[in-house]
Amino acid sequence: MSADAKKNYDHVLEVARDLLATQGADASLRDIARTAGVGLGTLYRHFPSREALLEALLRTSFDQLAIKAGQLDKTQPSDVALLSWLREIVAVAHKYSGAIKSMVAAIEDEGSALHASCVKMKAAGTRLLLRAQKQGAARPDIDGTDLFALVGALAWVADQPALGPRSDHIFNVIAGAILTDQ
Amino acid sequence: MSADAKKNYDHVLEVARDLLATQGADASLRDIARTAGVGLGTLYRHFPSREALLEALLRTSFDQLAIKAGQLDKTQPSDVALLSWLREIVAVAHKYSGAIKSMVAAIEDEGSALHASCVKMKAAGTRLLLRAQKQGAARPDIDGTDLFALVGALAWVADQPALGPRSDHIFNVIAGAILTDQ
DNA sequence: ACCTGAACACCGTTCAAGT
DNA sequence: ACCTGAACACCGTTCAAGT
Repeated sequence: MSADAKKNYDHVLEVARDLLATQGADASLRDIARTAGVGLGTLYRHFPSREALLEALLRTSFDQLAIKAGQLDKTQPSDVALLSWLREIVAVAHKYSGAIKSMVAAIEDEGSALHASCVKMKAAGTRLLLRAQKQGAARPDIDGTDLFALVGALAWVADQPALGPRSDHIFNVIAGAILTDQ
Repeated sequence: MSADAKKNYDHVLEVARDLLATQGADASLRDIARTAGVGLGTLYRHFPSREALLEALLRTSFDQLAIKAGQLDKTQPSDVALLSWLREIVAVAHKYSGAIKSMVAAIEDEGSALHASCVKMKAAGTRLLLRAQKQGAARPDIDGTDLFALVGALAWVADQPALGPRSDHIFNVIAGAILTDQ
């Protein structure tokens, strides 16, 4: 990629981050191209699908979250590690309102540009869940898919303006269902 | 409304029920009018907004559910009543995939055609929750809004094809968080 | 190589014109 | 009264034409 092309790529991504954060993950791609001052074709060549654009935006946060998962796993009690990680992935998903739907769909869609990233996220969560279960800190009858579904549920609640004020409390209720009283 | 107009109204509603159930609550209104064989203006006069159309579709189910709530309240132990009602409202919402978003938004939007229906639903759920809480069957630190948020979360999970297989299990996990062990 | 924007096939919504 | 469908302002997506 030439320096000029890279400049375009970066600028589109910057504008996209802004608009998707402000207007949600279904913001108009036309609008992004327009605001970035590039042709629609340029946006589409750099990001062949909305998922590809989302993936580029989420990659940084996902990578940090993967590292964080490793650190938490080593340094924190298993219940604390699991809850901290849950809180963070819900926040990342909520940053681009509506993105959680694509993330969940990507898990089973190998063709999605988000597939690899989301499978990795899910695996990181599953590891934290497994450790908590081994130590008796988390209920044994849920798996990584269930955990991801609960993340989806929490991110969806956070995305709804009418539920926003209660979403912290809902998080605690569901967190309480994942952890076992010890 | 003339007999001819009523025929149009009913036919549009019938077609809409079919298409929204098949394609989700965001199915094309143009498509509905086209399939029903009426002009777009006719659809819009009978149903001035997508919410109005959804309301007409949901009203029957909502009314039945309100009656059911009353019956359950009188005949069933409070925990059974609450869970049965939860299961049914989640199923009703899931029938028109994506409708739960409008339902949740309508609670705070007095201008929405769905407002009155959804406030009524929420009130019915709150009554069942309150009885369960009085009898110590439900955790005391949640309110009607939290219950509605959890209904939203469950309906959203059920709406996601990738999570569908687990959604019964997720229901049980969250139900377990609402009820107290006795 | 890279970029642009017209073109196509769709939307939701409104409203003049018809019966 | 009631209905129709053109018109408007938007989409997402593709691709010929330009540099």
